[in-house]
Amino acid sequence: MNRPGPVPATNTAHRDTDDLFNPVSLARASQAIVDQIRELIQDGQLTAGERLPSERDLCDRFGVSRVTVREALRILEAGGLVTVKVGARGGAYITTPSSDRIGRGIEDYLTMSPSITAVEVTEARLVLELGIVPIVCERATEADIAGLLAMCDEADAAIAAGTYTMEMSADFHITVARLAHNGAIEMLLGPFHRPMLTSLKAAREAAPAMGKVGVKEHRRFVHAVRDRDVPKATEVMKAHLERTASRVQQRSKAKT
Amino acid sequence: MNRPGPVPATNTAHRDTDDLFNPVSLARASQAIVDQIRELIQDGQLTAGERLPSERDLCDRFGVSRVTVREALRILEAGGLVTVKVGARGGAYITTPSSDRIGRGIEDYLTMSPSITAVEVTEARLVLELGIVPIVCERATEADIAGLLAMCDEADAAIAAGTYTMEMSADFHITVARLAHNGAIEMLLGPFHRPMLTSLKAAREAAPAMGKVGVKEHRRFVHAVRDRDVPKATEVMKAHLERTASRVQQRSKAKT
DNA sequence: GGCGGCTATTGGTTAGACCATACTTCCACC
DNA sequence: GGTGGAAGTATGGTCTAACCAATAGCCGCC
Repeated sequence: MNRPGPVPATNTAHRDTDDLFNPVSLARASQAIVDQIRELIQDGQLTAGERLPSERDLCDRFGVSRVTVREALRILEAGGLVTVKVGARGGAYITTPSSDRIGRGIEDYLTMSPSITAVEVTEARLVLELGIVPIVCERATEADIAGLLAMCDEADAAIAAGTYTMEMSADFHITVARLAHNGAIEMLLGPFHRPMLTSLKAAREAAPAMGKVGVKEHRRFVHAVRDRDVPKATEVMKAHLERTASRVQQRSKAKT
Repeated sequence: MNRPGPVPATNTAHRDTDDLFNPVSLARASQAIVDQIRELIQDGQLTAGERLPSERDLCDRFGVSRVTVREALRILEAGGLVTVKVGARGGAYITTPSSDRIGRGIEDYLTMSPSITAVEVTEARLVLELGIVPIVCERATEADIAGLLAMCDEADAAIAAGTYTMEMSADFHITVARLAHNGAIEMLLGPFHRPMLTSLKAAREAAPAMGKVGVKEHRRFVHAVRDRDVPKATEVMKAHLERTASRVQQRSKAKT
């Protein structure tokens, strides 16, 4: 396990005239380490589950102090490329970036970027959720469909009991997305739901009957999927989502 | 500017029997700082462009050492929430997460996650790029369309000169995505192109005529957009993308 | 044979120091 | 009087050396 070499261009050398015009030494040392390890992962020389040398080891190999190594590890950790465990046999373990962590980044962007409006977010969600309908109709297994119907039953029961929440609706949509059996799509769609939730919870107070209609639409959607009826499923989902979208637009208008 | 308070639960107190059963003190101090600052940003108490206190100041306010503060800043920086500048008037400035940085995360996930196959990536891209066609047809301005046509002209010229590259094709698709005038969609679609490029460059060597056909299809797509003909535009784009998709599938089959 | 404590490994944090960088101010020279 | 450069200063980047905290594994005792 002696892959990483000493970090090259960062030693901020005071080199005077000899060895002329060589290293501009721009980056941070920690960033250079991040780049190096990231590349090793991308090249497959470090694979998921593998353990990096201990921090003190890495210091020697890279020729930097522990502080610098630790900053590099924090960056890699923030990017979801490694996870760090303490204690004996602890250390930095290569992990495949989890969709959760990436989702957090996307979510931050959707929520915090002032150039992104709620309407845009809703629109993007619509593109994704409608786009997967044909795929879901094709790939959903009988068990998948049974699962969705079970969720509808639960939702009905919850409505009867007055305990229906927006989270249950979000769960339904997330589950549908999973039925595309496509990790990339699942990852992209996940982050949309939390911002959507916060934006919709208030709306539900204004229209408490909405949950009931929503669940009815959910069930009709599942039936269309069961029948592998792509146009019908698309139509139902579109109406369902656009009802939501119009609500968001109303709210963002009301705020203005 | 005295918003941040001392970081609470992390001082690993050795409290014996008094103050019983209180603080389990789980997290890392740096993570607690990150959470605190992130929350301030989300609440709008810190807004883009604003400058955090200097590292030494933050040490005092949070009651931790500089190393810890710096690790927190690295994490925030990795998440695109702040950027750090050196020199006088330097420091950590709040930034709105850039789509570039988020895109990098998504790209990492698409590239490195072994559970995501090239076929899935292609499929997700197809969903997005087809989904935006109606929006593009609706929103593209005359100037937008003229710009696309200019790109086609350039591409034709490049093909004649033998200098056409896959990057030019990717540029076309990115530009189309921008015409949806929806930042969320643009952010989601961007990261797909680099993995796609690497996957396609080899393919182009196997079929050098592909560029020519591709540009011809691009132009037909632009014409359909100009005519606001959604079905036609969708059909052209679908054929164009599926030709690409089949190529990726061939390649991933060939590898197996 | 099982259980509890000891020990070694490893990350987490601290303190203080020094260097590199970039903005500011001011002075000297033209 | 204006302009260019030099000194000053604030701030991030890095290093060193040390100690604390958590954990896995071993060893000895019962």
